[in-house]
Amino acid sequence: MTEASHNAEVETRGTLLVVDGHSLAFRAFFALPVDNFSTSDGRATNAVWGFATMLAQVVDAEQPDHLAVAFDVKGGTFRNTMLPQYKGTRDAAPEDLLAQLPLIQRMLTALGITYIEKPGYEGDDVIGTLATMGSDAGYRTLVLSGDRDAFQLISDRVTVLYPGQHFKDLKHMTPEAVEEKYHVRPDQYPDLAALRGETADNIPGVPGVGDGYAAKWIGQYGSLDGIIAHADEIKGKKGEALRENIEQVQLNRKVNALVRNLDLGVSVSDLTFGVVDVKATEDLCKELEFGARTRTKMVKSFARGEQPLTRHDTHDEHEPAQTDNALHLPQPVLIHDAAALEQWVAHHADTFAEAGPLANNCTQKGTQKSTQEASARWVLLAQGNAKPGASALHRVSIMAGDQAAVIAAPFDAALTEALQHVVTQYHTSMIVHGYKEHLHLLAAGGITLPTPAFDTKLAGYLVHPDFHADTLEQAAEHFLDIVIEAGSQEAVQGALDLEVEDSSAGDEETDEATTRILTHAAIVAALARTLSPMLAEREQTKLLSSIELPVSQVLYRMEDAGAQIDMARLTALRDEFAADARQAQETAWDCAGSRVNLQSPKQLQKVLFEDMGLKATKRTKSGSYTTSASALQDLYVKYVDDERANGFLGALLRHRETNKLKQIVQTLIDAVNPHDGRIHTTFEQTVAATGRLSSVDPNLQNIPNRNDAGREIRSAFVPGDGYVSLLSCDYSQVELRIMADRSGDEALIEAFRSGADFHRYVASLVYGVPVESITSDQRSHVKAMSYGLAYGLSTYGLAQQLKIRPSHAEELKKKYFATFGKVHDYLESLVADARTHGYTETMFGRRRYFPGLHSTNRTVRDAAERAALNAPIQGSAADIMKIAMIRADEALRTAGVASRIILQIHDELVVEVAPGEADQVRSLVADAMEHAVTLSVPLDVSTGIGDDWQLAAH
DNA sequence: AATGGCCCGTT
DNA sequence: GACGTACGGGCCATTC
Repeated sequence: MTEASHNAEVETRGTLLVVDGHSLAFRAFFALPVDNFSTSDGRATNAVWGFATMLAQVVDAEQPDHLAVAFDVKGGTFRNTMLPQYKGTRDAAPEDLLAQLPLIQRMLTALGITYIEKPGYEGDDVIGTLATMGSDAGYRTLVLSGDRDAFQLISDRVTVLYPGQHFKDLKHMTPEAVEEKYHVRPDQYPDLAALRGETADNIPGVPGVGDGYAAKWIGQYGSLDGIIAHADEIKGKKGEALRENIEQVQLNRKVNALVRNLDLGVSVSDLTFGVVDVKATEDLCKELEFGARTRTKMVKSFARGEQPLTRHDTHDEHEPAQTDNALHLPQPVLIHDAAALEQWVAHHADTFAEAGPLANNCTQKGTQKSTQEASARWVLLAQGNAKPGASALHRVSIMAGDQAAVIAAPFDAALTEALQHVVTQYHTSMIVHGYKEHLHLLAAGGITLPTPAFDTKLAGYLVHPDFHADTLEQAAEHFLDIVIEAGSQEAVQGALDLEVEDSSAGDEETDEATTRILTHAAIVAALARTLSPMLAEREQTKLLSSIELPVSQVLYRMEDAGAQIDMARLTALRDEFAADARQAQETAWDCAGSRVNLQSPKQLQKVLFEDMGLKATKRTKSGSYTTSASALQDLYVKYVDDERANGFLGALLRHRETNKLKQIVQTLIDAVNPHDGRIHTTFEQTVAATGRLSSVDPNLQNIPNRNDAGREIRSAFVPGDGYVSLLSCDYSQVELRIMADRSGDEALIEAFRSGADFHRYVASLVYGVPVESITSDQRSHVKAMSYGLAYGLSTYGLAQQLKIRPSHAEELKKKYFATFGKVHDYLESLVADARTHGYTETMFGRRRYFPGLHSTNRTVRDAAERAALNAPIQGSAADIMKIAMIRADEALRTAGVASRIILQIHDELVVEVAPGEADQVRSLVADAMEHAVTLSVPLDVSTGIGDDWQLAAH
């Protein structure tokens, strides 16, 4: 069959999913506890439920249009005749599992899914045959199996979905993935397995020979036959072992070869599905006592619904009209060397050179100009691991117009240089999705990525800050109204395969990874076309170019640098907290008289409110009695005379605190990169709806700071090699200063300009007494009021926090707003404006939309009002800090110092300081922060420097 | 295995 | 009757 006829069929045929029924049933059975999954009369249902839900998951993700499940049949196969001990360890399949196999098959029948068994053969042979049939007939064929024997079926058309530790993260085993992991081709895999043996199947290999040696020999001699022919040449113990076990290995090889030409009496086109027998499904679910949720999920997943690539009928008049949302996959050219890349780029030079940088004043009416501009740009898309401290570059695609170059690792020096040249020369017309991630990816390949013209990830965030897409497919669905099921590209694959012949150098194959990167590049191009005019229309373009893109660069450097950890200090703290927690637990258990799990709210509820008979007050959202720290504290005071309850509560509170600290420290220990002893967090730039950053893996923005015990953890953050101290710089009361500036309230402005103790000064105004006579209670009450302002707090909330009567809180609030009238008006105006415009804006024009303000539900509306009040204040503070970061980073680099910013905690920057640079760096960073923006009040920055983060506090 | 609820750390 | 923003994340219980 020629390439062309193959391709024509790929276009009309679709995806075939072949499932190893036993493998999936085993997996489900051992993953789910029988105890929790059985009928009231004691029959186990865990394998049935697990099988159905796992299969539904895969079908949802891959969207096959043909599906078959293969099963073994009772009784021996030809393999047992050859190898009596074959699968000896497996024959002990639990009765509980065996009993469920017929139920699984009944379920499949009800769901309209074909299952196949062939007496005398294993399910594996049925799978081998089906995969071969699918591949020959031009289907994209997927084999779901946890059995590695299936790897021999892998080709450019056949991918094995192999479950990892978590079933959810199925590995897509392509020829490339097999070679990466085992260093042999898929067709050589059975040779490797024969040498190594298979413990799971009770098949011994050559003693002492594992994947490594097997692959080495196969590489040397080409195949098992080659190895056997040259067995005498192999030296050492391993060679000896090989020669002694040749017969065994040859037998293994015979047994592990899958039969691929059985007569199953069906053709692939018979294996469609989608017609669910709803009645039968419901009956079976009822019989097995599955819930309604499971029933609906089954029908939803297996009844044929939408095509993989469809348009929604919805349209939103806010959005620019989309005349053409279809994804056009570019024609790919696979590039292997610098010359080919240079030639390709030269050939498309007009596309690269034509468009200039994205103009800042893109507010002109027409979406036309912007659309043209965007389409004249080019997309850079890299794949790999963008984890800070462990980045790797696997593949790069460059898409210009309807053409794309794809370059796969390894990148030699010349190719790297050529790629560097392309991005350096043409970055002002470059589009990326996630500049920060691409900085990591390309840096792993030795390439520095200059600032792009456009970033679809950042643009999407600026346009819809409340929407967060985890994947590019989700972004496409949200912004383009295109549904692309993850991993399913068949609807666009036809075009791809047809093109590759003309444009590729020769015998290249477009594998799954290439298809994926091209699909993604096409999505990014389409996103840019849509988002560029939206960004302009919403006046967010300047934020992208002046704040978000530059700060991405700073964040990349911070993540790359990481924070040095004193591991000895951390383990010592962990042990200390662990000992405290254990002691508290012992005490609590003694008081309770049982070994209650102190980390289980449910168990605690029973002990406290049933066994001990304590009178609970507050409830959780779902109606149960809360065991929150504040509730426990209330009970602790209330039952001061009940020795047993009081003792338990005290110990429980101590355990809560110390155990939490232990857990935080352990998380940090686990996050330390063994290569450099540092923690490389990831700052999320597109998650927080207000414009703030967030920090994950690990979160370094919530390291304890409120009490001494927790604060100790900060002492483990230290300067690394070549550095001598840590500098901490933070804004004092930024949000209040923003309120003072925006409201124009003279009294509050004066309070900041006076330079006095701010809260004391404010208290004296509020209470109308001299500064000297302000009590510490008065000061702290006013302080809480001030901070509560920006959160839209209620008098009730204020009263609770300060443990005062609501009437007292009410009075405080009245006095406060009487003193600072314009602040009150300003806060009201924020909500009012949000109601009229539908959104709030920060000082720099960052928007957040609030549909909830018009909700008829009071709770929803109140929450929206608080958020609308808070967003411009918190968001302006976030903008200011981002500008400060850009300026501080720039100042440090221009000054040529080695000191560098390593952390941001919303209003604080932590800087790692090199020898002799302390004073200079302190002044550079503080200055950048103080002058990030000019307000009607000064922006105060307080600084501290020390041998660790704790000592740098001030 | 996957998910939701609870609780709690920061600003 | 609820009742302060914005987050990330660990652990438990549930699923049937």
